[in-house]
Order: sequence, then C-alpha cells, then structure tokens
Amino acid sequence: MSVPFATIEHLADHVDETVTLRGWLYNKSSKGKLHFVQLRDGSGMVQCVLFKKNVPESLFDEVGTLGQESSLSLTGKVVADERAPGGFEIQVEDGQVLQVAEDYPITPKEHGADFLLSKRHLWLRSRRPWALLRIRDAVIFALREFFSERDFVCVDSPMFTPNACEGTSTLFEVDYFDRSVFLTQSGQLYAEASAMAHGKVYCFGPTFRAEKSKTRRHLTEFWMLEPEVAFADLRDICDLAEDMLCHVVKRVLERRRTELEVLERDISKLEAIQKPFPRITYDEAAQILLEDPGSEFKPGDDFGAPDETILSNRHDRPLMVTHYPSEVKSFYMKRDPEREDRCLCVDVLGSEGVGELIGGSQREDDLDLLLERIRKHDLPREAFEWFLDLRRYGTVPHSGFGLGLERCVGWIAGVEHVRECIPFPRTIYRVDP
RNA sequence: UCCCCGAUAGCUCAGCUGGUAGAGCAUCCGGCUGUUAACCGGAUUGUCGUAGGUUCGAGUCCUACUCGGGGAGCCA
Repeated sequence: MSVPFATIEHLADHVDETVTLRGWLYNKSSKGKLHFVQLRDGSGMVQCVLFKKNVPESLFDEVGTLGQESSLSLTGKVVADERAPGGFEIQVEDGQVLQVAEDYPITPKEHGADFLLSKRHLWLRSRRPWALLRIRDAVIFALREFFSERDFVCVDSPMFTPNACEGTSTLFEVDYFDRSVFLTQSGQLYAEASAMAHGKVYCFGPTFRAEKSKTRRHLTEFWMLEPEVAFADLRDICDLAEDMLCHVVKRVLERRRTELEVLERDISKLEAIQKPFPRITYDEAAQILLEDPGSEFKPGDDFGAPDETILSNRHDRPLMVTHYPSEVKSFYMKRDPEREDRCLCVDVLGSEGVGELIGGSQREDDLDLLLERIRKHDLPREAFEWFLDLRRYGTVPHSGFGLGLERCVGWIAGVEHVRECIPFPRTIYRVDP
C-alpha cells in the first residue's frame, strides 16, 4: 500500500490520514525515547513526533543524530494537537533520511546581518526570509492581477539602454560588443512609447542604480513596476496608485496571514489602508514642515528622508504629495498650467514613516517644451529623438508612475530594510552570494 | 563624496584607569515519553581584522589601512 505525499500547507485536508512529508529538519529536541522534529518542506513547518516504540529502531537512532537542515521524508498520521505549534502534528511511523547535514551555520539563535547576508543562499530557508519572500510573491501576483483586471497590457522595457534617462552618474556601464551601453535605471521612456501603442500599459522588471547609497531604503538592483496611461492626467494617476495599493494590501491580508504572523506584523495597520488617501500639495507639506521643530526643511527644497517620515507619520495610510517645484523634479514632467514653477507630479509616501513608495507625474506632451528642457538640462538631444517622435506623431496627455517593489513589500510586511525584501540583494558593497 | 559606529571562539557578545582570554549558543559524550530558542551533567573551541608605533608589558592607548554596518545627498 502506498502512502500519499502531502504538503504542510495543506495538512488540514489530511487530518487522521497517514501521509508522507518530504523536507528538511529545521530543529530538533530529544527527550530520551522521544524525538520532536520540526520539519519544513517549503510550504510550511510542522512538528513530527517520533516515539521510540512506534518507529523502526534504526530510524529512531538515525534521527537522533541528525543535524539541522538534514533532508528526510517522514510518514505518519496527521493529528490535531493543541500542544503542537500550528495545531497539527505528525505521529511518525516510518521514514527515510536522504542526507545527513553537519554543522549548518545558521542556528536557531541570533545572528548579525553581515553573517546572514553572507549566507543568504541558506538564510532563505529560515522562517523570516521564507515569510517575507512569500509576501513578495503575493504582492507581485496582486499587482499583475490588478492591472490585468483593468485591461492594462504588460509591455516590458529593455534592460540595456543606449543612454541615460537623467544624467549619467548613476548608471552601470556594460560592454556591448564594440560599444558600451547602460543598465536601465527606469523603464518609463519606453513605457511611454508602449502606451501610445496599447493605451494602458505597465512594465515590470529589475532596475539598476549605481548610486553609492548606503541606507535601509536602497539597493543597486531593485524591481520597479511602471504603469503608463494615455489620456490620463495627474488626478487619474493618483486614483490609480491609490486603488492599486489598496488592492495589493487586501490580497496580502487574504493570502499571507500565516506569513504576516511569522513576522509579527500588526495587522490593524494594514487593515487601515483604505481609500481615500490624504492628498496635499508640496506647499501644504512645506507649511507643515516649517512649523515642525524636528525639520530642517527650507522653502524650495525637495523633502529629505526625515521630512518624508514626519509627513507620513501624520496619517494611518499613505500620503500623496503633489505639485512639487519644477526645479527639483525631472525634465519630462508637465508643468502646472496654473503655476509654471510647479509640476504635475505626485510622490506617495508609505504610512508608518517608511518614505517614498511611488513617484509619478503627468508627462510633458508638447514637443517644443520638451526640446527646451532637454536643452536646459544639457541632455544629448540625439539620444532622445525617438522619444521626441512620440510628441511628433499623435501626442496626447499621458501619465504614469513607478512603484519600488521592495519598498512596497517592506512597507506591507513591516520590515525596515529593503535588502530583506529581495531574494539576493545587491548593495554597494555586496554582490555575493 | 561626507558624517557616525563596529571588527575578540563556528555564531552572538563581555573583557573597567594597559598585567599573557571569558560566557551563552553551536559541536561531541551521557541522561530524560510532551519539547516549543527544551532542560540537566561533562568535554572541545582563539594569528583578539591587517600593518606599524608607544610601553618592561597592548584585546585594551596612538596612527594608517582593509572590510562591514547606520545615516546624509540622490532616488523607488
């Protein structure tokens, strides 16, 4: 008689049945003639109980010597037991050890960030990274679902680009046959081209910044989702960002409860993420900061990270700040027709003081104005000719934004550092493993 | 590029005004039929980041360097 395989995630469907689980030994404690094995199989973790009198003696002895992360399969009856973490346990009858692992470096005790990152290929197996990357998966799925339901087409932008989108200091240069090209730092310009073909598009892929940033909010390689919508104005794009964030949070709450609990996330903070998000202008935000003794903000400046924290901490949901001074923003953003020194842009600051999650704008759709800005910013016009074509042939008002995936995951999961929100983080001083 | 902090056992750390190195965990041995980071008893564990300097004597003080962490700027 063959025993069916089961996954720990779906054990509730197999109560009082005998199943075989295949996985790794996460932790073990022995009490003489009794072993408790915490088995993980990728889908979850469950306690397996081996009584000496219930299993083959060789298996009992062998399990007694197993080190952390040894691979094995265990067969037994699934029973509900209040004493077991998770509510279920396996009363083991038989099993097989696949490999005896020795001296696994990551113990159940505390470790430092440097050590864990140097062992990232193994650290992925630990509870916290496991939960976090499953939340990341749910965020990605929910984002694609959201845009698909709204008839957006996913049209990805290239990774290799011939030139900078804004300046050249933050680009990684790559040998490309007999010339050099750069790794993209934004898919936006290409997304604008795609939007003129499909109306509503988004691109989603890795993005590279050679900035020497060393903060909890920065990676040199991160994932960015960038929708671009023809005929949309600033207000449309703000509405879109708001709906998108609400959808993603709702889905994570539905599908990743267990993982949020592993991270000890305060669920009520996520349940508060509902429409409408507060929207204020740069000038209103500036007024708040000028009255705050904790801020060093000066009128006309962009907001620093501490300023963003002050602003976002005033609300229990994301804050949208619009109409920044044109001077501190990019050349492609459209000016406010009512006030030339302000542009039609929005930054979305996550709640709980996490800072910028989204940056977006209505795009400049007038050829002459765009030419003038390219000149003013000293950008190489030849490189932008294809982009200018979009204004020559049927230009329309259009808008878009960029969402930093890892920042979004960190915000939802309540995790401070973005390096935990991507499987293998790349930072200025770390590209291994 | 700038500012701040750190580097001692496999891991996390302690080591006072300078006097030849310590704990917990991991590992190994023994005990235990309900553990939740199990517990109890025993054992093993070191180029104190590197190179100079001061000193009778440096883990400790000084200088430089290397590596890493946090932050600023910039951004998502």
